[in-house]
Amino acid sequence: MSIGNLSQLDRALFGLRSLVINGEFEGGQRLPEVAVAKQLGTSRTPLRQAMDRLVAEGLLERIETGGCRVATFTRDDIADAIELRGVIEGTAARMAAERGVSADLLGQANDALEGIDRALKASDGVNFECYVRRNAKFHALLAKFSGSALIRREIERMSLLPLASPSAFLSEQAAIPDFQDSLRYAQRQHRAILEAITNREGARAEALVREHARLALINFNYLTDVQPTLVKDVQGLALVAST
Amino acid sequence: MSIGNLSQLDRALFGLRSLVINGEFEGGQRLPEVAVAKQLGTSRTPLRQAMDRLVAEGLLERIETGGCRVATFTRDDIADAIELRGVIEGTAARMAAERGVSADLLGQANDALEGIDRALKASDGVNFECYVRRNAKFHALLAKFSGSALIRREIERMSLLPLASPSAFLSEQAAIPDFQDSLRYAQRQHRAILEAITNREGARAEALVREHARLALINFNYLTDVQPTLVKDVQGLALVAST
DNA sequence: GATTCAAATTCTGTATACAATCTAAGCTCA
DNA sequence: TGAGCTTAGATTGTATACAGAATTTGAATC
Repeated sequence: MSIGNLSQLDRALFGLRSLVINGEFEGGQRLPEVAVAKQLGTSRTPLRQAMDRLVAEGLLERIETGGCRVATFTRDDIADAIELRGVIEGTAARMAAERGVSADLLGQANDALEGIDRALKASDGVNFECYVRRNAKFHALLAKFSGSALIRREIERMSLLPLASPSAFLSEQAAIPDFQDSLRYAQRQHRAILEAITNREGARAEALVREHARLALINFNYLTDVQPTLVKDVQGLALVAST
Repeated sequence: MSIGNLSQLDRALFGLRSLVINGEFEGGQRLPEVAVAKQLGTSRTPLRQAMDRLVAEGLLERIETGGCRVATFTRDDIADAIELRGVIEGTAARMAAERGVSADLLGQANDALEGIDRALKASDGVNFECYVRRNAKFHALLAKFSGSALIRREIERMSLLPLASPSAFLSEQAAIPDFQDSLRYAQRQHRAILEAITNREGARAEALVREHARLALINFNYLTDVQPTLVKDVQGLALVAST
């Protein structure tokens, strides 16, 4: 069932997702199952399962007459995906404030934020890799705070969409001073979010998280409009219609 | 590929979903693929695809050691699902208000609401079947109003969850006077929602839709607490832990 | 040169065979 | 009697064969 502790399905899933996100296929063209299966070193059965999953994720779309093609996204699609991720994360934050969060979990979130503080004060500018890791940790905790497995699952789901995850645009802009300012602003929002949850201020927590998510959209626009040379390095951006 | 214009996958999907929702399987027990495939009159291949989809929908869950089991839901799960559906529908309404909706679409929504008015004023109490159809139409239009395919898809997705759809509890309580009052209240909310969207009042539209969704939770509680004799007729309720 | 039709090829949807894994029953031993 | 091991049966994950549908190619006609 497994090669190197990884099922054929997982190999096909990771492999195909990576190929799609990196723009290895022409947008709009059908993915031929036999050829792709051979390319991934597996058979059609697990590949088709993987395709089904990527269709559910929104990365592929079904063709009426059979098979799948790579989905393409407009800038509006990206904006809506980010907005919706913010809305659901915001709901998690509101629920956390309304229902209360254990001191232990709040402590873990605080630890993550202190880690981000340290990353921001590194001697050589910003410790980027550390920032991304702690940021992901904080957002994962936020989802957990809701106390709802359903909410957590849906946030994870939204974050799978290309360019909608909290870390989508954090990898490529490290050296840009404007962007380091943006990170400091994001961290102040993190602090405010945690304070609102701690104080049981549901509406404030929700509004803050929504606004926080919109940073991703700002980064997206900055990247495409001001720094188009970096665009080719961002995973998933190949799927966005170039208009 | 098809029998009666329906693929084997569709047959397996509809058949299995129906079996699960009607509580034909013990919760927590593994679904044996061969037996279920035979029961549905298809082979394992399309059945496994159907199972994958139902896992994505949340109706089934994977077992670590292989296979799937029927998911079980707590009352809190149902409440969270309804709340999240309301949140996403609310976002659709807010976006509709912010971005504007064509007169044609607004007219269609108005038609649906007039249909509900007529259903509520039927000579023999309430024309129930008509109410449900128009209600579903109105909610579908609301999703469309957002102008975002992503939002519409996610609303449809949430409405697939058992007991989270706008029509989940509308089928069984027709004869109860209390419940007919609830329908009239819901219709007043429909009117207010449409008015808010027409007036470009985003925050009002969002809040109204969220509150409107919570009617489903009220109906759910009413059904289980006050009218438990009707419980066995509601699709999907077999999946809710009885505690 | 463009268009339409037909044949051939490619491709998907489905069924099934096989092997690796998991489950459970039965047996042994303390 | 109960716990642990062994083996047999059952079940899943994967590969592949096959049939039918879709697409493309090529030829013939206008």
